Amino acid sequence: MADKISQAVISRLPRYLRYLGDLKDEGVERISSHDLSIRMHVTASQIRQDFNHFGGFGQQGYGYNVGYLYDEIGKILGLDHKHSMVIIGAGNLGQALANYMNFEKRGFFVKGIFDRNEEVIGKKVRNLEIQDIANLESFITDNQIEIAVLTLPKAGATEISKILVRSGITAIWNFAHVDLDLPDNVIVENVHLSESLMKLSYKLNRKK
Amino acid sequence: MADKISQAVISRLPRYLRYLGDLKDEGVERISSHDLSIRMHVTASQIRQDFNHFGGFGQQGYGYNVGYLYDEIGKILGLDHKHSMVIIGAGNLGQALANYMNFEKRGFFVKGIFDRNEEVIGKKVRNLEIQDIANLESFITDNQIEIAVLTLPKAGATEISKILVRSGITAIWNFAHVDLDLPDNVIVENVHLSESLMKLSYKLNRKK
DNA sequence: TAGATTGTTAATCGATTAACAATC
DNA sequence: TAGATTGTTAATCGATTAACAATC
Repeated sequence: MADKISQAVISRLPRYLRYLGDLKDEGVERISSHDLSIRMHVTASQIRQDFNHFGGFGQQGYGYNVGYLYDEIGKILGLDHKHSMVIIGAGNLGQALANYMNFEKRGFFVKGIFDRNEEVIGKKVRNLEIQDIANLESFITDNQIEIAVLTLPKAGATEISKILVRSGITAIWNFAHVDLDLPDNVIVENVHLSESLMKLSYKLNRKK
Repeated sequence: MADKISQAVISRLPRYLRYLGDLKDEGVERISSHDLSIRMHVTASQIRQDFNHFGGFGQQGYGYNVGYLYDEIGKILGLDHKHSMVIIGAGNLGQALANYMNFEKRGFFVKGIFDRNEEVIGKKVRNLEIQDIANLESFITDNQIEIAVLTLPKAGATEISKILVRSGITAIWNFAHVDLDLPDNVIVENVHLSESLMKLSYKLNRKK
């Protein structure tokens, strides 16, 4: 188990977690792959295959224990640890993410927010003062930041990514509309909003 | 051509468009699938297969004309038309999207922004006054809005989606962390930020 | 024990890559 | 014409679904 798990499987894990969380809230203690498959509109076979990539979480004749499965998937997703982040780019999107409380519930803490624009430096977002991007490198090392959130225009993003690599960042959550060129040991996860909107637009176009 | 094009192909189109735009900006007039494959870190075979789903855009012995291909992919993605949107939920994320100028460049115009919270109704975001969500239904019909952007908590999202369906909305860009249950003729595109962050966290966990 | 449901192997389906004939 | 590169068919690879033996 846990050898080479496909991107497709990983992408489904957060959705499983969400449905299991809902089931927990409803007070459901156990569920079969079949019943879950009906709720989630996927096949029971896929559910069992997916879970078995990580070991046997179920029990024959019984199904899966909701609470246990929820916890196990949470662990697989690393939600049993705290993660520290910095946000780089204190524009609307950066501030929106800084203010989004739900990340903290999952263990993701915003420790700093940075911008290069002097006009916003010093202003407060939530409980954090926007810092000069010049302090970024030392801040990351001193505070052992794992994740950098890039919410700035593409030109800046490419430039900053070099600083991030130098400062030993582990992962980048990239909202800039550019493919960052990073060493293999730095993890990237892209959120390209305009690409998502274009996909919507494609389907819209298709319809007619 | 254009029969049943897989989700995988569609997801790649916006990225092609981006690279072609960059090439145009660099003044490159033509490119072969081979050269493009090197830039984009994909196979030339995939590029040719992808484009040929929509008809022959290239020419043997020459390659692809950058400007022409850019325009054609733009058309496939529906970027040759204007699209009107409303944003529902004037929180940080909703405001960030309302302020994001780049969507307009692609033809996506925010015509209205709505919230149920009385404290924010009447406030201005960019050039738009936040409206009471009670006006939503008539606004959509009167202004022939195509796309509704859902940037509100999950409970509200499910509720509002019913109003949207009733008002004849065509597409929903859903940022709420919930799977909306909609009729087949309503298009949905989900952006689940917390799921993206969990994927990042998985990879982080994996590394250790 | 009998019934239910998993874990897992085998079959199918779809997507990606390779190869090459068509053609500019 | 010769060279380059597409469009397209065939081969491979991987992911999903089906089937069923193991077992709680």
